[in-house]
Amino acid sequence: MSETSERRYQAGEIESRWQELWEREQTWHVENHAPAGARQPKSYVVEMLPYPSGEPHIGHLKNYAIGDAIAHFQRRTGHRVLHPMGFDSFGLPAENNAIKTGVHPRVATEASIASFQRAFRSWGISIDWSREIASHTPEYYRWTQWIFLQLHRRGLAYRKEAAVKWCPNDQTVLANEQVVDGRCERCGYEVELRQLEQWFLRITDYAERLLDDLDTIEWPEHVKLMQRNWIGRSVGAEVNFRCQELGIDYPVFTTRPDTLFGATFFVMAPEHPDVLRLAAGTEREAEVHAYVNHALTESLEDRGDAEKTKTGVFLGRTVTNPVTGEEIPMYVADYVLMEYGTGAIMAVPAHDERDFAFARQFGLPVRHVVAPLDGSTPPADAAYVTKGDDAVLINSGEFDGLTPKQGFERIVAWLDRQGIGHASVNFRLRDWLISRQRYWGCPIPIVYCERCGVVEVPEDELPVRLPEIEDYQPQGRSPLAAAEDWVQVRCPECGADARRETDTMDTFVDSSWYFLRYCDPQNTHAAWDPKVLSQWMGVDIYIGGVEHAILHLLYARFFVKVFADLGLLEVQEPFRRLFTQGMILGPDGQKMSKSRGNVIPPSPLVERFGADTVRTYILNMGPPEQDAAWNEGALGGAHRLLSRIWTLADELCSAEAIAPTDAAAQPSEPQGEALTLVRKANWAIDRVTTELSGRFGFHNAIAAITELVNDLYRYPQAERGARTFAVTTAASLLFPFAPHLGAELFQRLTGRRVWEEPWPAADPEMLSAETFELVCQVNGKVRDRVQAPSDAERELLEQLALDAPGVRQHLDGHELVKVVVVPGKLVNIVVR
RNA sequence: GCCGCGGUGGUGGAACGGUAGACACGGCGGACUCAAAAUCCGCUGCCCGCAAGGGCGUGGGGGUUCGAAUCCCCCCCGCGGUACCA
Repeated sequence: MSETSERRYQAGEIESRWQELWEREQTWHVENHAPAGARQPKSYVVEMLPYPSGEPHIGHLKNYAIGDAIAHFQRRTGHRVLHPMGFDSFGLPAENNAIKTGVHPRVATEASIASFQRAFRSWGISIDWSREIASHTPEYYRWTQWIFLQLHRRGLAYRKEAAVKWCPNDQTVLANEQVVDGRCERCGYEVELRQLEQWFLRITDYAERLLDDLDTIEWPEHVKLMQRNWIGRSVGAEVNFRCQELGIDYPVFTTRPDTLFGATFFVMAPEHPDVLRLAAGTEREAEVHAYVNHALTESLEDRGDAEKTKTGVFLGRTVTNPVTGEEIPMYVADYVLMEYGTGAIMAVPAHDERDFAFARQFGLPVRHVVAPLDGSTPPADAAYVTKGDDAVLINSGEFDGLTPKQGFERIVAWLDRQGIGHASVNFRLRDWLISRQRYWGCPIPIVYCERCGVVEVPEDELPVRLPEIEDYQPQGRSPLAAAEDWVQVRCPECGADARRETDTMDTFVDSSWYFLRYCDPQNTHAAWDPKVLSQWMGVDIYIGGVEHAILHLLYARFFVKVFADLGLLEVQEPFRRLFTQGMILGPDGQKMSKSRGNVIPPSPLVERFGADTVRTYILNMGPPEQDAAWNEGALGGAHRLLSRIWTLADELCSAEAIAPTDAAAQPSEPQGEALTLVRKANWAIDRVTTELSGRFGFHNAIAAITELVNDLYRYPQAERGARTFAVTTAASLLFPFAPHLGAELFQRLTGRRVWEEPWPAADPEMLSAETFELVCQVNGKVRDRVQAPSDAERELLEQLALDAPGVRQHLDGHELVKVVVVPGKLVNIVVR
C-alpha cells in the first residue's frame, strides 16, 4: 500500500476526533458534591478569566496550556479536579467600541465570547463547560449586586465626597490602583482630581489582615512584596499640636515620635479643611488663598514630583510643640498629602529629607535631636536619618542619651500619660472607589428617595437590569442617567417618586468573586451554597499574569475575607498558591503589539501544526514564569518531537504480531539496549513527575521526554517489549502537554483512555544501575572517569581513582595531601 | 532615591556546594534524492595543537571550601515595583 510511505503525523484529524469525544462525553465535568464514600482529594485549578475582546491571543494560550497541564496531572494523580472557565465580560473596550461603531457592547462581547469558546475547544483545554459564567449576564450580576447589598448593610460600602481621580478621556473616576504615574492605567491620559460624591468599599478595614495573611499563602515573594508595599503599614504615633489662638488641637501622624523635640514647624496639606479658616484674618490670607487654589488646580503629575523645589505659605499662625512648649509656625505646603495620616505633619528638618528641603527654602531653624554614637556632628547640608540603635538622642530633655529606638517607646508612653498622643498605625492603602460613570458595567442597586435618602433595592427585586440606551457617549455623567424611564422608580420604602443610582461598578468587583460562583454556578437561590464552597475553596493553584499583582489579587482577597466574616465561606484566602506566567514576546523580543506588527495570532499556527505542537512549544520555551521571545524554528522543533513519537508508536502498532501483553507494562528483566530503554523510561517518569508536582518546570519535563524519544531512535534494535513500554510511557507522560496526541497514541498502544489511567510510577529498581561513572578529580579538576560498582565502599572508590590513568599522570612528583570521596559520585585527590 | 529580582555558548535555557552547558533553536558536515524539501545520523563554549593533549571559562574583584554558576562581602550592568505616604 502506498499509505505506508505516506504515513505521518497529522494533527488536525486526531485533534478534532478527541475534542468531539471529550465534548460528547463531558469528560471534564465534575459534580458540586463528591459522591458518597469517595475519598479522592479535591484540586481546584483556575486560570484568570479572560476579558473577551476580539480573538484570544497567544498569551491566553500560554495561560491555559499551563493550567491544563496542571489540571491533567492532578486528575491522573488521583484528584477530583475542578477546572472551569468564564468571561470578564463587562468593561470599557466594548463600550468604547460601541461609541465608535454603534455595535451594542453586548453584541460585540457575546460574539467575542463565542470566538474564545471556539478557540479554547480547538486548543483542547479540559474545561468543565457546564460551569461557564459571564459577568455581563443578569444571572451573574444579580449576585454581584447582592454582594454589594451585603457590604452596604454592614457599612463596608458607603458614599463619601472626596477628591477623586478622574480620567478626562474615559470620562469616569478611577480607583487609586488604576492610576499609574498620574495617568489612567487604561488609556494613558493624565488624570485630574475632582471633588465628587462616590461609592467606596471599606477595604482599609481589612488592611491589617490583608497584610498578615500574606504569610499564609504560597505566592511568589515579589507579588507578596508588591502587596505589602501597596498596603504600606507604618508604625508610629499620633501627637496633638495645639493652636492656642484658636483653641484647636491638630493631630499629626509621625513614624518618628523620637524626634519630637526637633519639630520646628508644622505643615498642612492644601486640601486640609482648616487651612483657609486658620489664615482668615491674618495678613497672609490672600497669599494662602492663592496658594491653595493653585495647588488644587495643578496637575497630579506636577504636584507629585518629589524633585521639584518645595513651595508653601506661612499661615500667620503657630502651634505649640507639646514637648518643648515652643510656638512653631504653621505652613500650608503641597508636599503634605491630605489622603495620608491627618493631612498635617510636624516637620523635623534635621531628620527628614523633605522637611529639610522645606526648611532650607524658607530659612526655618534646623535643630538636631539625634546624633551619631561616636559624638560626631551630623552633616549640616542634609537631613540625618537613622532610627535604629546606631545613634543617640540629644536636645531632648529627659530622653537624652536614649537610642532613637528606645526614645520612640519612651516618648510615646510619655505622650500617652500626658493625654496628648498615643501609639498609632497608619496604612497607605485607601478605600476602593468603585463608582464608574460608564454604561457597560454592573448597575449599583441603590435608589435615592427625597424622603428616605439612600435606599437599597430589595434583594427579591434583583437584578437591577442594565437598561437599553441609544447613546453611549459619556458626558461627564453615566450614560445611564439618560435612560429616564429606567432612572425613575418608586422608593422601595415609602413608594414615593425616587431615582436610581446611575453609576455602574468597577469591573474589578465582578472579577473579585467569580471563582466562588464557579463552584455553584447554577444556583438561583443564592450566590452560592456555602456547603458546596467548602468542598472546593480555596483555589489550589491560580494562574495568570503579574499585571494583576495588586489590583485584582488584592480585591479578591478582600472579598473573601468579608465573606468569611459573614459566614458565607470557610477560608480566609482565595488562592492558596499563585503562579504568575511570563509574557510571550514577539520574534523581535519586544512586547507584541499591533503597532509594532509583531503579533503572532494563535489560530493559524494551531491550524497548521495542531494545538498539541503549539502547546508543547509554548511550555518548552523556558521557565514558564519568565518572558520569552517567539521563535518559529523552535516551534518546528516541538512539532518534530511529536512527529517522532507518533512515528515510533505507529511503527509498533502497524507491525504484525502485536504482543498480547499490556503495552504499558514494564518488561521483566530486560537486557542490553532494552534495559537502557527501560531505565530511561523510568528516569523520564521520575523527572516529569518531579517537575509537575513541584515548581512547574514544564520545559524540563518536556526535555526528559525528548531524551527518552532520542534514545528510542538511538536503539532501534532493542527488544520489542521494552520499546513498546518506552513509547507507551512517552505517550502517557506527554499527555498533560499534548493531550490529543497523548490520548491517541496511548489508545492505539493499549486500547485504553490515558486520562483514566493513573499517572505512571517510576520503578525504583530501574532508577539506579549496577555501575556508575566515577568522576576522578585531582585538586578539583576532572582528570579521568571510570566505571565503578554502585554499591562500592569508599576504599574501593579511592583505589579506583588513584589507579585511573588520567589521574596517575597528575600525581607524579606530588605529595598526596588528602582524598575526598563522595560515594556514587566522585573522588577528589588533593596533592601538593 | 528606596525595595526586590536577575546577569551561564551564536540564541532560549539545564545543573540537591560535586562531570558547567542537559534539551531545543541556529550553524557545519554526512546519508537518502536527478535535485530540493522532508526525514535520519554526526559535530558544534573559547583558545593553543596535525594529533595525543593542555589551558581558559557561568558580569568584574575578593573570600569561605578538598571542591563555588550555586554560599558570603564589594563593585558594574539589566529588569520589575514604588516614588513627597511624614
